[in-house]
Amino acid sequence: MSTGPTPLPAAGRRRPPRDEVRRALLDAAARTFARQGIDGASLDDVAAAAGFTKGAVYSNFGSKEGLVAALVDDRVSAYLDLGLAAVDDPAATLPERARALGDRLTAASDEQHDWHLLFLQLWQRAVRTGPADDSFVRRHGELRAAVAEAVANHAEQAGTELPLPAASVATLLLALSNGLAIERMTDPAAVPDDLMGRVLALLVGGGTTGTTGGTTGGTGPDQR
Amino acid sequence: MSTGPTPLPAAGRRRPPRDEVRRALLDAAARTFARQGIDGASLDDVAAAAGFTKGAVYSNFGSKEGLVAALVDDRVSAYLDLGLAAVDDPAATLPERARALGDRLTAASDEQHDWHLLFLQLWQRAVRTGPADDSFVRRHGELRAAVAEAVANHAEQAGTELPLPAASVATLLLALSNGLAIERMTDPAAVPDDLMGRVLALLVGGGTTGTTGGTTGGTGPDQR
DNA sequence: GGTATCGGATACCGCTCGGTATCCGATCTC
DNA sequence: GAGATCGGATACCGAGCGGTATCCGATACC
Repeated sequence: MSTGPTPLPAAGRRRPPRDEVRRALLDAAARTFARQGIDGASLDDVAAAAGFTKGAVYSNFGSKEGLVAALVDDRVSAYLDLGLAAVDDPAATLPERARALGDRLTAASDEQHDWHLLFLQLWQRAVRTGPADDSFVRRHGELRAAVAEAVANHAEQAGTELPLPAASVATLLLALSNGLAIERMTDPAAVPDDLMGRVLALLVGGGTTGTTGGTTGGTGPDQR
Repeated sequence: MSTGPTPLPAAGRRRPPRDEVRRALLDAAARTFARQGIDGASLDDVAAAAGFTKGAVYSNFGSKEGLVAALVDDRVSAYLDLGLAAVDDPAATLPERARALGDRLTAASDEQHDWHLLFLQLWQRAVRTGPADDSFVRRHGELRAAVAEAVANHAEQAGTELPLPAASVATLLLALSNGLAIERMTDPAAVPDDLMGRVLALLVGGGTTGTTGGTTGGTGPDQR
């Protein structure tokens, strides 16, 4: 039930390409760090999960700190792309896009599970090391700014007036993404699948949207 | 020679009462664990922060795990009481209570700062050890249930119909508390002081603006 | 006031981890 | 095809940690 009999390159003799080793190590690090904690997981654990030994880690990343930094770079970018892609469907209305984004962010796949676990560890690390010289805080700020811009654009296109500034909506969106993930992992029953989407709809002025339909229902509350 | 000036009870010769030592150790543990991480902080660190040595910890809590468990018991209860107290003002309207609770939970004191840092560590621990036999998850569930009941009661008293089920509102409240704390610690400027209160007001049907009684008259700089 | 007891201090142990030096075999170059 | 090179494997080290056994002095008890 693990990832298979032999993770990747087997103990075999072939030499895998450089990028392949890097990828395998990064993926294994994401999984292992998420599950055991960055402090709790040893480099031996990470390397073994990828089918290598500690030497491969030091050869590719120089140190544990280097591995973590590479992970930030790799994962935060991926998360940003994922979120923006979900919002960038120009055919939907604003509340629809809000719901789509919510569903996307709430999608309870193991991938998301691990991501949030990892995210919180990276965030704690960033807070502890102080506000200076930290790539995680910077990346996170970029993500928030991008979301804010997307929200503002969509609101303008839809002709809707937001009940809150776009920047605040972006902050709330990120906060809800993390906060609801926490609640969901603690008790899945406490977080309905559509909760995120409904709240986002409220935040962008969707009112009491009970509409669980896909597209704008016949009972469209606000067409003019 | 002089063992050096020790922080709290001095190297003095008096013997402090039992509960006093326990309290000092718990407080020191909360601070130290929050700042360095539960895994990152050694028992020597914790004991030293309280002005004692490791022996005091083992005498009082038996193990590091025992110390953590005692901390859960001590802190989660305190947090629950704080939240409920903020909501239990029977003189206020529902949105007002929502705002009061939001302000209370957002209050950016160092105490709250450490609390959220500690909370997330305890939560991660609970998620990792599996859903079984964990007091933290159970306590958290009690907290959520209590909040849900308070929300439902207040809504009924106020004659307001909630746009979401009370249980969902409770979940959102906890999620926002954690999520916004995270955003705030990452970038304080991104989370206005009144954001939590305004969102809570939205969640309980408080309409679009934060008019909760004597606040802004509503002739804000709104244009179309 | 002499003794028993309790509880924190001290010394110590085994283990794990990050990091380093080194080895060795597969790939690359000519 | 023979040597150069690169990169992961292996062996090893020192530090720091949780945990334990023991000590010792201040309080409690009669």
